[in-house]
Amino acid sequence: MTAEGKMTVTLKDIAEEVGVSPATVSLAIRGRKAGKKSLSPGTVEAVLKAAKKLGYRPNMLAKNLASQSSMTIGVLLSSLVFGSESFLEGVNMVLGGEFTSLLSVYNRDAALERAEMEVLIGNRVAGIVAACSGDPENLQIYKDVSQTYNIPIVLYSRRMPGIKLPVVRADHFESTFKATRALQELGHKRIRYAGISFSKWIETHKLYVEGYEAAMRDAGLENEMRGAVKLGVKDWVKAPNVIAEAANILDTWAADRERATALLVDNDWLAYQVLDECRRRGIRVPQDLSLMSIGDYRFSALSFVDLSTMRVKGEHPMEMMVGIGTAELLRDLMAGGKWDGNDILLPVEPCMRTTTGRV
Amino acid sequence: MTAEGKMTVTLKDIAEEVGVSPATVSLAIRGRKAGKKSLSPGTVEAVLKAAKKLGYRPNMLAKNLASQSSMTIGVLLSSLVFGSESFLEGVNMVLGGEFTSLLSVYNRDAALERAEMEVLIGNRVAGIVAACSGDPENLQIYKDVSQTYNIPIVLYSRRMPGIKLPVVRADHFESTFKATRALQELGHKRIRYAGISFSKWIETHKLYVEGYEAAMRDAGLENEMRGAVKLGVKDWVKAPNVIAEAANILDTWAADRERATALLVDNDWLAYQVLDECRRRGIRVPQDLSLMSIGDYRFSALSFVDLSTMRVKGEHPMEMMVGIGTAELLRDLMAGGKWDGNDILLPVEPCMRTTTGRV
DNA sequence: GTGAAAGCGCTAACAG
DNA sequence: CTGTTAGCGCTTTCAC
Repeated sequence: MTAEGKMTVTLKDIAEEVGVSPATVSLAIRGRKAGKKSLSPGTVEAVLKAAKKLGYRPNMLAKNLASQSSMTIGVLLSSLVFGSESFLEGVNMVLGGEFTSLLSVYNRDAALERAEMEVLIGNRVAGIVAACSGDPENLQIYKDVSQTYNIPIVLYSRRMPGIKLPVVRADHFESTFKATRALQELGHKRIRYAGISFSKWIETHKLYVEGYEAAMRDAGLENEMRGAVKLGVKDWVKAPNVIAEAANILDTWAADRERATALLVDNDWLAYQVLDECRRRGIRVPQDLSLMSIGDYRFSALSFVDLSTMRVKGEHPMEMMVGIGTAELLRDLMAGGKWDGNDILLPVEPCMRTTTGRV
Repeated sequence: MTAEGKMTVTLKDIAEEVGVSPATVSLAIRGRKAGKKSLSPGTVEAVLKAAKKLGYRPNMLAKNLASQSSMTIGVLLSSLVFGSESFLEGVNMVLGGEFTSLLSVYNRDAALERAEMEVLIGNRVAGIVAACSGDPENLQIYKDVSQTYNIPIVLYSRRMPGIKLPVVRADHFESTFKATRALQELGHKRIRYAGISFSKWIETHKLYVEGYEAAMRDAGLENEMRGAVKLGVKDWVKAPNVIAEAANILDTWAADRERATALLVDNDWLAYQVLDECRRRGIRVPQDLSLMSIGDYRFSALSFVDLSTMRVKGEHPMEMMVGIGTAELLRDLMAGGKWDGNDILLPVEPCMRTTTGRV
């Protein structure tokens, strides 16, 4: 559109136009003010004018290559599911201003996870936020990232066994502990927990179970505790599977000689499925069964859902809070900060609505 | 971890190790088989072995700079909301194997949109998928992208006024047209449409209104058509606002001397809010009011929601279908294909559930 | 088959 | 204050 027909205008083009050297243009454009060196206002102005005129656009590839740095961060997700958008928004709120995210998704495939990590390394990202699979096969690449390439990395939701990397997550143990306690306060004694374990490398499920069991023991209810319903390792993201799990959970519940009066499940989406299944089976909630879960998805607050659930304290949904926390830590690390060695556990609190009632 | 303490290993390192030139290593590593030139199997093997041993990782910045190409695509979103994760998954299904996405979000801020586009250009992405704001202020940069930089770009959901760029979207006109018709088939005559217009540059709302009005006219119901409830330009993403809109919609409905028997709204999330508000006001759905919407979010199929809605034909949710379609077109364009000049409109169909009933 | 050399566009000392 | 000189790590003719 401009007079020049040149495809892409470079620093050199500007240099020629203005009659200075490329180096000077480089300095002028980046506003080399603060440092020791400064350019004459006249030159700077001339350069800027020419840049505008020629439609100059810095080539970040060249810039990054030369400066050995980049304004890109890598975001590695295990999958794109409901909640991912919220997590990404959290990350974006904190880091979006300065950095752009390279989004990598490995769909719970450890080999793909490695490949995606290679891409992030290859692009020399300034930092990484990752939901690792935890598969020990991939330990080496996490070591490479943080040790060989010195790329700051923050894990979210779960740790990588074998290497001490900072983790930011909701407090899983407290989630089931407090939820169970909240149910107890409503008079429930026969409380069951049902959760899904994604993979044996991820400790989330274990922490949930521990929190539940601790609360039951504390209340002297170990006799009432038939243990958590153990669900298989599945990709529950796909609706059909979850529906099957909900049916499974209710079958187990119904088969009990002494049916539980309250059921605590893994996450809100699973709770929706259970609610759905209860409706089909004519099980009244909360009269016949109190239902509680973890996550407080936005839907749960709708009056026709009104699900009792655990939420992360703060003004945002759980996933976003985790995204914010993760990004904040990464921001600090990229700025040269040191990690104090402690995982960051976001505090949770119960949010009791109408799917739970007194016994 | 390896014997060498070198921070980062390059082609040259391998070359020295093996005793060949960097150029040869470059060819060997990329498997220069098909072309005219071929390397002796021995060399290739030696190079590969050395690469493995030294832990070589290609520097994509350098590679892209030198080859003037990149395996990165830009994904520009107006905001991260429920559905974004689904769209991204669709894009990832198609392009995820070869490309990595640079994610840019501009939060409906035209200036930010421009800045993010600059970033994508600066990184010399191989292609762009964008949900543009439509703001004419940004026309130039879209021209620059596709004309000056020859970066293939596919718009999703809406077009950019002033420039002919390929658009992939659900068929908005047909959505309300068919929905209205479906309601008519249930015997409804007093049907209202309520939608939200994000910005005056985006034609979605207009198409929705046109589809609705066409269906009403076709059925000779223009007298029953009081026009669509026009809602302001708002960031309805934030729950409080939507709740306010739902109240607004129902206020308008209630104030009508002859109340509509059926209400058609913009999207499922808004429908949930209306459902919520109906429940609070004691309006029975569908006895007092039939409710239908557009989108068929996963949540809508749950038995305790069971929302009648319009869906995109196919096996995936609307957003994912659009993501897939957008990515497929971009893939073709990046492969050198030509756009035939027609927008791609994904066909839609009604999915009648229990929030709608016979009059 | 393989190597030498030039260059992608920019940065970063170090001179002048 | 500004220009020169080297690269950053890889690709890509074009000779040998």
